[in-house]
Amino acid sequence: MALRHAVLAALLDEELSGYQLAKSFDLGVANFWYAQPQQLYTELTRLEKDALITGREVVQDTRPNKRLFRVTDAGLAELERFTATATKPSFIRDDLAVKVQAADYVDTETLIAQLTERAAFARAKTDLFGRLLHTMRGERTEAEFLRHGTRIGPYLTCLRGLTFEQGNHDWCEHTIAILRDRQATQARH
Amino acid sequence: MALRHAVLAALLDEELSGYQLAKSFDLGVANFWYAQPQQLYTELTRLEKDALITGREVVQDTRPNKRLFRVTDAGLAELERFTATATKPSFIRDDLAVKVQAADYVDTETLIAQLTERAAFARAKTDLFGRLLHTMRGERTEAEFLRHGTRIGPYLTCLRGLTFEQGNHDWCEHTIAILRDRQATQARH
DNA sequence: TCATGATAGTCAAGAATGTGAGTAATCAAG
DNA sequence: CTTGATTACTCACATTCTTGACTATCATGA
Repeated sequence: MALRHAVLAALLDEELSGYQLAKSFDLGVANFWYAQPQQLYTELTRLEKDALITGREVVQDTRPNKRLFRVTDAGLAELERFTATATKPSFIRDDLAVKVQAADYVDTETLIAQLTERAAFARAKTDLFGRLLHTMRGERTEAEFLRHGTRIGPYLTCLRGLTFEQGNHDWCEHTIAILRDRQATQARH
Repeated sequence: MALRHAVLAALLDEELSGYQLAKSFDLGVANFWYAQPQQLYTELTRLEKDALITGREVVQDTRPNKRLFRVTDAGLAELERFTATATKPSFIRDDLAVKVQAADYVDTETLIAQLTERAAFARAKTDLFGRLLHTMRGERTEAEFLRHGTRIGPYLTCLRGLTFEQGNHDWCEHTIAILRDRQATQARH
């Protein structure tokens, strides 16, 4: 009862195929939810069966045929209903945080390597989100767009994704600095 | 293969019962992972079977007896091994973000109510994390503690939790302001 | 020409997670 | 003296998620 609404929300703006949807979920463009491609195909099938979305076959010459989905009125109503239900607290599951939690018991170099990798990943995402935001607002300033734009939902969630990834990046860099500093301090004894 | 390491990492500092562990996971003190109580009991049983933790029965007069668990050497080795494996990207699943994504299609007042609730929740968590950080560092400054403290893992993850919840709070407030502003703008037509 | 990689999926099995109920004792408040 | 909250769990079912394997076609580069 959770992925369904994420998929519905993602299909509000454009007709997408399962494959395209999978891309955006997998790459984290839909930064408010995480899902694997296979889940999306399954969910799309279910959503169509429940008439919350409709699919249409698009025949392609150079590519395999695909099915594009869009939200139906029933789907919109379902989203409306969902919005009115109690919101569960957001949850994070992060392997890296588990590793940092154990920082004093595990190899520092290994940990720093993981943090470095995550920092780079987070940087890539902030760049991506920055570009996405720019594309969405076009020539307008952010304030202008948010005040008068016709579709601000994706912009707002992308803003959250941006600061989240900035937070990840800064935290990784900070943690690396701390660990390095302690290494240096301890080496002197 | 994921919850197990989170549990191991949480048990590094103190012997805990399943119930205590459940509390800390549920309240988000272990802010790097989210899990329900029942999952933890199951996982503790499994971890003990695999000899990564050991439990001891504590007989209590006024309360039901409990079992306290601590990490074994094999458990430490497992954490070490885990740290060296590739880190999966952190994932977020947030009902509220899904609702905001659909902002232009759902009732604004309903959405604002949810955002207000989340903002309050996030504020409560930042307060909690702030107190936890203070408890951990004691009389020392943060820089002092992070440089010379003996156990900094939980402090570092708590720092991430703090900025994450601050981010949530600010985003909620900002989003509310935007939505209110648009309401006012549109009311004029 | 051969191997990748991208597009566009499907299927099935098994692991992980979530939900709800049930047990049982003590303590504090009304 | 009864209700509700807290401590301390256990069991079982259902749903969800993950993993891996599989099918195709076309485009690109070596």
